[in-house]
Amino acid sequence: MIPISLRERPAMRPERYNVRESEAKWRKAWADAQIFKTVNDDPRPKYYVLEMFPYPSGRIHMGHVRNYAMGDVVARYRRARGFNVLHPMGWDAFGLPAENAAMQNNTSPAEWTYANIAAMRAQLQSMGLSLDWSREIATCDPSYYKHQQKLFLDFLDAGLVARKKSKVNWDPVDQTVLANEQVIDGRGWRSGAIVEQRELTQWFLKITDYSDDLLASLDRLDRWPEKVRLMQRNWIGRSEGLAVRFVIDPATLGALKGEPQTSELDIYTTRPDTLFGAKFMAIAPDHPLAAAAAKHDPALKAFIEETRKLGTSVAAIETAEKKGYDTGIRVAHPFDPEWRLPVYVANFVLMEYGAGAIFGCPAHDQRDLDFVRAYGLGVTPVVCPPELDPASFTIGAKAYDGNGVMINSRFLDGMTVDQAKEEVSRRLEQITVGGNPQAKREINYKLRDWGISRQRYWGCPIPIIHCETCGVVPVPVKDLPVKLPEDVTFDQPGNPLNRHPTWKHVVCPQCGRAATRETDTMDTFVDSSWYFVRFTDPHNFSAPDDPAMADHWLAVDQYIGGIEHAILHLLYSRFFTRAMRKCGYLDLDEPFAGLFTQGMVVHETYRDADGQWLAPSEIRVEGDGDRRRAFLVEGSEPVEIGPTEKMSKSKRNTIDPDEIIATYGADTARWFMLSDSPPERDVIWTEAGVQGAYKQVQRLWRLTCEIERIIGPERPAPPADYGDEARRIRRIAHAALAKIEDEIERLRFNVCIAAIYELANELAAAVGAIGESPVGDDLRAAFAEAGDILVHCFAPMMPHLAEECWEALGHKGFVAQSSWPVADRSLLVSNHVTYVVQVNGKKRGELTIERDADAKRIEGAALALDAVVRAMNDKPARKVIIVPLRIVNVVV
RNA sequence: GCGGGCGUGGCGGAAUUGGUAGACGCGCCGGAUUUAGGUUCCGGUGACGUAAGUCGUGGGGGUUCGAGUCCCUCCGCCCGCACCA
Repeated sequence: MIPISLRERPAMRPERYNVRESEAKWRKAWADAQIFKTVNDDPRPKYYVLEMFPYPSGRIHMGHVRNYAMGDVVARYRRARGFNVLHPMGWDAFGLPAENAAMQNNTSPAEWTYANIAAMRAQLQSMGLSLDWSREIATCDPSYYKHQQKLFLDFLDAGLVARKKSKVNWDPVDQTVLANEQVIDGRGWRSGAIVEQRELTQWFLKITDYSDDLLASLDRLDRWPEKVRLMQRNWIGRSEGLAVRFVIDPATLGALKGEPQTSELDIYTTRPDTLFGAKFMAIAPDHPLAAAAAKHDPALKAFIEETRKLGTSVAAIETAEKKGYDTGIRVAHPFDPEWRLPVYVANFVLMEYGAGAIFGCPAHDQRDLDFVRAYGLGVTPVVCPPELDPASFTIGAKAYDGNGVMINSRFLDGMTVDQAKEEVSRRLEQITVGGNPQAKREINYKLRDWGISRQRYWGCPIPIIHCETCGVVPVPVKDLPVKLPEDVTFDQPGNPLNRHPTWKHVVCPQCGRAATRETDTMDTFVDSSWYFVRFTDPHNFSAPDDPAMADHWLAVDQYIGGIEHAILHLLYSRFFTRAMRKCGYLDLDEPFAGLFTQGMVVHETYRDADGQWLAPSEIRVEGDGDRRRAFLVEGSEPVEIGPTEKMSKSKRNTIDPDEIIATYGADTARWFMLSDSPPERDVIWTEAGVQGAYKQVQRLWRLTCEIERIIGPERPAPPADYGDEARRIRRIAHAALAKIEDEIERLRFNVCIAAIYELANELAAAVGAIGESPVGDDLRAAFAEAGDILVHCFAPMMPHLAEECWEALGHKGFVAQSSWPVADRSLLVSNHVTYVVQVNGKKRGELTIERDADAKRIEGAALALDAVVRAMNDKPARKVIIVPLRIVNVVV
């Protein structure tokens, strides 16, 4: 698989480009010249390109290679286009794996983390990324989290922090609290343990203060993928509706034996117009009324238990039947005191949303319809679709949730849905029950406040002191950072900060009495919610940022990362930006002007006869297509070729970037990661793909050497006149340049690379055509220009090779520092154009004609073409359509 | 269940956004160079057909002078989700 011959015989091919030597040489040259160091007060327009910073797991993977290769193309391209580019790198360095490693290897999380950072930094540096390493930050460093603690205190002052008792998801293995979104299928996202519900006092950031703003601003993020915006929109989940108080018939409350003392059932609805179609009330299994009723009703208690077991997983919910339990409680219809509605506990009503209770209108909600079909509660349609006859309109298996005319609804009859919603809201607002209006218009959000407390050691300490006398006291700013103690042990579960002998014991800054520190640390999403700000002034000792610098560099012009952060990281960062603005740290609303989410790197999977996963290096493949078979590297034991999946350690289908770079070089790895698939889609790692990329490295090098041979030792001055061939070469080069430019700007790297291949193919053919014959100055000049253009075009993807070629073409200095050539688009316009000639929409021929030929001449020439005459078959042309510069269509 | 996306040669994918379908790469076939293999170079490669040509972008229908692209409908695959009242 690995081309051994390349390693063994370089000396026999002296013209071969020595990847390893050259790459190391240029990386050192860039570093020595510090050409990627960004200064803040550069007068050129700024461009901030950022890739999501990695967690320092210890080794980079191919996903990183792809992500950072993309960002580096953008950075190098923008630099060449005259921008002052900020392209920094850092480490998302807090988090659980460091504690697990500490437990297993008896090291400290800090030691483990910093060793990983050193290893990964070296790996990233071997990729030849144009990063400003002088701005490197690690979120676990006190010089970073000190400022995060300051931000927390500022947010506290600004009223953006809340301390609430709340039911939390407790992960019994990790012994920590998880956010709702960190609970997947009822299990912790890291530990996989079944999550329990516990009541704890937690710190929250009030992201819901910005619900509306975070939602509305999405419309302005026009350089974000629509998919991500939609996901955030759904996550925020705004709905306009009506909160309605239903009066409970006291006679039906007897079973509750006076507890709770309630006379009303509050519900929330977005469809008040359907109130006359109501057939039942449904409350969530964990609704207080349900709990109260269950106290005296073992069957109900059992039912609630059963629904709990259902869990929250999508699969379970999908297959679950709509089930309910009649509590015996009855409420009065708001518009008809005689009309009684039964109150059910239902498995499809969520306590967390709205009021945890609804009224069910089966005709116009599928869930409600399914429910009444099971319990025989009847269906009355109240909205009749337009153009259907109300008298005969009935509901079958499907609820109708569209617009229409109100029917069977007393005073609403004849209204539209919107009018009916308004009328019901207006009337109920005016009815008073027990001194309050019966209904209130309400806007609800699914978004909830962000709980940031984590019962962990390896995170940013929350700078708070608990005093028995003074209560919750912020740590004075002068005492920041609250540093993590280094002498901690991980020999037992739970938070080491909590059991540390001295760390948490302090005196209260207010009263001087003995007090204790907050031992919770912050969710690591806090760390990554402002690192892009810190990069603008990374070594500021006294403050999180310099507002002038932050405002100069932000927003990030191009942010690149995985789709898995579509909601949490990006939403939290958007919130943080608003919170920091409120506290005066910057003056902008959106942190990321352009967002790109790249696809994964995937690879085939292999298993042996026992079903054990095998690494790609342990197998060999023979044949192709349907005859493709895999065997163990040694021997003939067959291996099963499994589906192509995301590279993962567990399936052993990973490829180590280190090995690829050592064998083929960084340029090959980068090129391949960009060439084969559209960047937003998954790319399949194949050996053939890497080798193809490697071949291209060598081919571009040879081509450059050939071009250099034609140019000769002296570069000719541009001549006054170019001959036909020289003009042709210039046209090819400039056409390619224009296309490549467009494609890089649209981040369509695979198409861009295809255009580079095309240019190289054309130039190679032109070089071949010349052979050993003498070459005029005009042609030499054209080749010199084309060679420069070629090198510039692939320089963002294969920067090392580009430097070597740039030097071979006789240039001093770095191509990485030279300006992008200007595409002369006027060269692309020739005075002849080629029309495609169709007859009845079918291509029959081509017509090359003067650019300025008029319609009559084009029509005449087109109709005279042999193939056109033949296809017309003596029939007269009924119509001739001419699209200027493109196509002629003859209709017969 | 809801929402979103996708479907193009043997494979990955292009297609100026309604105007030459299959760019470019991989693979495959043939040739040259080479002691041989590999490398490198040249040519060919959607299907059917000797050819003129016919067919062809998941299936069916429609709009249009013209559809991979727009509309309707069906099928298949992928992703997201919180039954959101």
